[in-house]
Amino acid sequence: AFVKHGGSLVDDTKPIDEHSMPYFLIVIYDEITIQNWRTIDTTLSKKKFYQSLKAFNERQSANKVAFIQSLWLSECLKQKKYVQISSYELKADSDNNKQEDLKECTKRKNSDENVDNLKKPKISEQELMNDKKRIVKYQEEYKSDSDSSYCDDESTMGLSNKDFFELQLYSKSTNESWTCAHSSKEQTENLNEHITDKLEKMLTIYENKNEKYRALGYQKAILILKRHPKQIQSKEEALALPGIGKRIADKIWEILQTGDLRKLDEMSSREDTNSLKLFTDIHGVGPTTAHLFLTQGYRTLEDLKTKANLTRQQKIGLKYYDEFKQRIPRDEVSKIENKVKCAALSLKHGLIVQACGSYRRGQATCGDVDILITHPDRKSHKGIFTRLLNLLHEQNFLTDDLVVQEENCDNQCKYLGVCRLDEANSLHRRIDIIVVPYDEYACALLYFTGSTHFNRSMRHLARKLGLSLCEKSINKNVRRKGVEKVNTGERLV
DNA sequence: TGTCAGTGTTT
DNA sequence: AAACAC
DNA sequence: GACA
Ligand SMILES: O=c1ccn([C@H]2C[C@H](O)[C@@H](COP(=O)(O)OP(=O)(O)OP(=O)(O)O)O2)c(=O)[nH]1
Ligand SMILES: [Mg+2]
Repeated sequence: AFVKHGGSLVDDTKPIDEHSMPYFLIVIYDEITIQNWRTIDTTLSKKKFYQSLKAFNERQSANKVAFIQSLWLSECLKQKKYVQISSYELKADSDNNKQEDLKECTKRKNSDENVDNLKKPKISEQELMNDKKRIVKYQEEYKSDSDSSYCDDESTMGLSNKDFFELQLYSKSTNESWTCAHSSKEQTENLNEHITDKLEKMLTIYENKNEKYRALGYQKAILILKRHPKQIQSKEEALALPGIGKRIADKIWEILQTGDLRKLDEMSSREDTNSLKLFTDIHGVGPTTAHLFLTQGYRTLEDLKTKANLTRQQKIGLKYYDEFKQRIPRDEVSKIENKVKCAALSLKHGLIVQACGSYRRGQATCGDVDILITHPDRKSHKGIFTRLLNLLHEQNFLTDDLVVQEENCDNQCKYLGVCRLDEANSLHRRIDIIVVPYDEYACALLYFTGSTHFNRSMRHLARKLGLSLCEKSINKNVRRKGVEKVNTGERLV
């Protein structure tokens, strides 16, 4: 949770728990947020303590700095809420207390050990900065998108089923508590919208042009900018961010100077760019097909309807073109989730039915509805899939099928289709339903909650660690020949 | 210069 | 095998 | 397009 909120954990090889009690956290915080933290060894001398605290204070003039016993973190975890730091704090301004506290705490660790043999604390300013660079790199690459305020079942207020990493160490100054269920109104706002708006247009243009990895570059830069807590003022400031290189920094500079991006204006004024966008917004039409349509002389959706030969999915995509472009408000997603949940439970008690995707990430509106179904008895999910789809079809809830993947018997099943609530003025919505065995619940939930960037990032990390993560499992020793698997390896989770 | 996620369906 | 989707 |  700390890392997710931009904190950095220096000694990430040592887990923080009761067994590593004799560590302290240095916490940098403002009124609302824990900004930063690090662990330190408690063989810290009084002199070093003052030195480092002073250094911190100078660098972080706007924020407050505190030394806290790691016990505080343990308490937070135990109580599953944000505990006031004050009683765990070592006060710098009260000399006596501090010295005693420090002694008190070091004693726990060193009572039966030889203090002198322990490795010396290292906390020089230089080292802090080095560490910082290393950690920041890690954070930027692997922390989830800023929209990842997890929001499970808002009616159950208890946090008991929340995993630690889902908890947000983010408290309001008035009411200090975990705020896991944020509406998107509270999400940190994008202070660089004027820049990201333009870059996002560049992104879709390159996506539609099939320049996958150039698009990836833009995507990463945009996500970095969106969660950057300050407005970018200069080229250097942009260049300093990981994920932003010279070429995008130049573009940012141009936007800052002139308010425009010549390259973008030039590209988007070309007529084909717009038609390309028009076509790729159809479900089932990608960059290649869109380009093909262009070369065939089609320019409008009407052209496609009458002249082009379309696949089954593309016809459905075209039929609901306008409806699918509308975002779905949260409460409607919740209604749809309920509808499916009721249908599912009527078939079998105890099924877990939850909406994932952008809904579970707390977004105000969603592009589609993603529903995950499993059963804790490890058996009853079998056979549910087809029966559920039949039932929902009978209820005229599902109107069209795009993909029905019945990976026979006990494997994961996937449905991509179209649904509509039985209400006046309700629109047709895209719905994805997956049914998974309970063994694969964890990985499936991780996958289906996303975001896409989060998944790719985490899978990249897994690969670097010699593992392979997918929506079913996490595996070890997967050998590949190109993309082809030679060996599925051993399943770990 | 190589890497950027991993899996499944449709055509 | 390429294109598209999640 | 960015980065190791
Ligand atoms: O290329 C992809 C697309 C999706 N997903 C996962 C993450 C995502 O969160 C989930 C659901 O996909 P969807 O396309 O619905 O994305 P979303 O995050 O729910 O956003 P939207 O609001 O557009 O539905 O599937 C991937 O892993 N890779
Ligand atoms: Mg979705």
